[in-house]
Amino acid sequence: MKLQEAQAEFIKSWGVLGSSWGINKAMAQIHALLLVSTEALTTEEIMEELQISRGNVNMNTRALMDWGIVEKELKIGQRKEFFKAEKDILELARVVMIERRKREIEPMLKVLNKVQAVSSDKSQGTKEFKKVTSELLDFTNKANKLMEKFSRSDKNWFYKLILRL
Amino acid sequence: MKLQEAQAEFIKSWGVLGSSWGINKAMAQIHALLLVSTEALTTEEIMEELQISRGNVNMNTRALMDWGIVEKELKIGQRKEFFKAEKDILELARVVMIERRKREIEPMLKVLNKVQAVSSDKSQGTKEFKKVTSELLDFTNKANKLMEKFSRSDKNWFYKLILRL
DNA sequence: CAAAACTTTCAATAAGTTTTGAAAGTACAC
DNA sequence: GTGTACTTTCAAAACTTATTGAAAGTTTTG
Repeated sequence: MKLQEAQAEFIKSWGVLGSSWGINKAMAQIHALLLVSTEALTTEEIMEELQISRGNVNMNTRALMDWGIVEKELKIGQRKEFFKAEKDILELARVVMIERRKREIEPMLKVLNKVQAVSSDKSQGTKEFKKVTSELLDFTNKANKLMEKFSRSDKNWFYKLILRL
Repeated sequence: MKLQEAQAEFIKSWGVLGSSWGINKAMAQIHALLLVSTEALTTEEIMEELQISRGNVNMNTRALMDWGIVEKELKIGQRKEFFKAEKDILELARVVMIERRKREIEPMLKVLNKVQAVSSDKSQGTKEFKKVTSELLDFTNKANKLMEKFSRSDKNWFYKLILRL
């Protein structure tokens, strides 16, 4: 397999995968492209490579920068902005985990905490509701702590954890 | 907060949350409704409660059954089918993890393994590509093992792990 | 300062996804 | 077998989300 093919395959698949976990195709593909390219790329180059519009590149490079996994780079003597991706995979994983925690866990905790305030009568329905939602809250809190720990710990914590299991 | 309100809040929010992690609103809301209801419910009751069509209920109860978190229940003397949700939260988490692993991790491993077959020339591009994709593969393999372990272990493994950290 | 080189915005459009509801299918009761 | 009580399917419609591209904005250069 040639490098060109392998890169194309990787970028294309990253786009599909991205969609399956809530990241749009363009955003995922831009990220994949930057991840495997040696040099930082301009908007023009990304447009050309992925065959997408200027506006699309602009919106999604911004989103990637908001996530903190892509940066702008300026080259002296050139007005164009160049984009490059964070290439340390553990750092990338850390950021993705932080974002997913923000999107998935935090709103869940908010809701579960809120509905704990249901008034305590003796009905079967109330008992059941409290039981289910508080177990869910308990579990979610634990998952949250685990993710927090991962995203705060040093680079090798995760690998050491895996070894221990 | 009254039980009715709390349930409505929970169901509504579950729908929103679901969408943010790739489960459609109806599927998430049906699940939430079954999760907090004492009795198994019929298609009619779900339609009524969530104000959605028969077809929608049918498609999504089926999807939930495919995931293994909702079951059909037949009551003797009644032809209607009743639906009820798995209420053990750890069991639920286990199933969700299995599904996410299937949807998110497995296709990623497939792609990463495939592109490892890039031909080894000495170019900077090839070196870079191999480095990034093999690190990604390594990390993904480890995450995969962790999830597998979680979904195979006994009910308390996760809680014990959290305690140890 | 004005023109050039670029980036950003946003309304319109396209693409993708979910939902509906009527029609077709199935199984039970008599 | 026929009627009835249900479940399932699926094409069309509604809704949601992503993408385009032209116009507006910004910064640099001479």
